[in-house]
Amino acid sequence: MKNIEALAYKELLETFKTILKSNGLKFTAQREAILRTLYDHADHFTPENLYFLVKERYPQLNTGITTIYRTLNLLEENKLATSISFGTQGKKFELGNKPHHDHLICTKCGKIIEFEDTQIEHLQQKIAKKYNFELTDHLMQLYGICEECQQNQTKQREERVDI
Amino acid sequence: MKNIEALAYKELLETFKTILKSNGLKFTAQREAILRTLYDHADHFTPENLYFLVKERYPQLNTGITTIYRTLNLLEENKLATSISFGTQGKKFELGNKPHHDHLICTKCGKIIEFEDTQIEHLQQKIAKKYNFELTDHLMQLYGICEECQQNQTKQREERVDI
DNA sequence: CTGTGTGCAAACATTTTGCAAGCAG
DNA sequence: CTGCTTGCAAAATGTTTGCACACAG
Repeated sequence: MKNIEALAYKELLETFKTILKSNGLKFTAQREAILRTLYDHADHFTPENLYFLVKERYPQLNTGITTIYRTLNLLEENKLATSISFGTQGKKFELGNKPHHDHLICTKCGKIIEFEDTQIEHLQQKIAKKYNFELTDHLMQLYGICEECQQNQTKQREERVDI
Repeated sequence: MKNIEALAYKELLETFKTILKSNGLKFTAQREAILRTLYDHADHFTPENLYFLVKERYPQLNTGITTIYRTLNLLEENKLATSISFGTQGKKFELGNKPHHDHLICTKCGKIIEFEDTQIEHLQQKIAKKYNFELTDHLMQLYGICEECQQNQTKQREERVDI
């Protein structure tokens, strides 16, 4: 989905302010610090990750982890962020201003290759529509054995005469 | 169900016993009760759901929730079950004896809809080929907000005007 | 000024672990 | 008999809530 450009911070900030205003909420230094940190790192964060990053970057704000959680939930409710769950290990959040990307994962060596496929994205939208889902995110991971490991496997098989 | 028949219980049970034996583990009444209950309901369960169902059906076993967790993890490790995470709301498990399918997941209420799309499966093969991956498995989960929750959100927003 | 936002500590919900007693093999 | 398995209670983990003070609008 490369058609959509990543939103500039300024736009993002304006969107956020608008959302706050229209919900009777206030724009605070902590909320901006969190948004800014999310934006600059453009990554998947656990609330704890983000907590430490914000603490490091804006120590004078002394932002509590409670505020991190509250702000992340606020952002998610308003579709400025999305999250993916990992069971007991919690959630990871990311800003919702980026195109989707997926992963090919080698189960032997752990190598990860990112890819993008607009056809699949399109089909996903179609499926969501069919079930009247408002799609916010997706997780697609293809597991397999990478080229390199396939070759190593062959070697090992030759060496492993006795099994 | 559809095209591919679900595995018969007997086969499933044999597979389970084999796994137990080959890991030096024991076949117990509780473990069978859990497997059987999962099989008969063919649904997505939280550990708690399953706990009550097993309790209801096999009250004399007095199965603890600890055993439910331990058995579910055992099943998952051995690919007889799969799970989907929901952050604070925990995980949902399903038996892995059904034909391949993917999931649409509502991030508000946790509802899960199963779907199947051969076109996407085909495209995944194509991507794997492009990167010379030998594909063994994949995970595709579409996250979004289901029809019902979209309506509730709208309601809540309307109600929140006067608060 | 009003009422929202904040940090702290305590509460919560889910899952895991330590332990003594119970059973499968 | 041996040692895996169980249920219970307690711990661990990740997240939310109650409260009094702080601060945005």
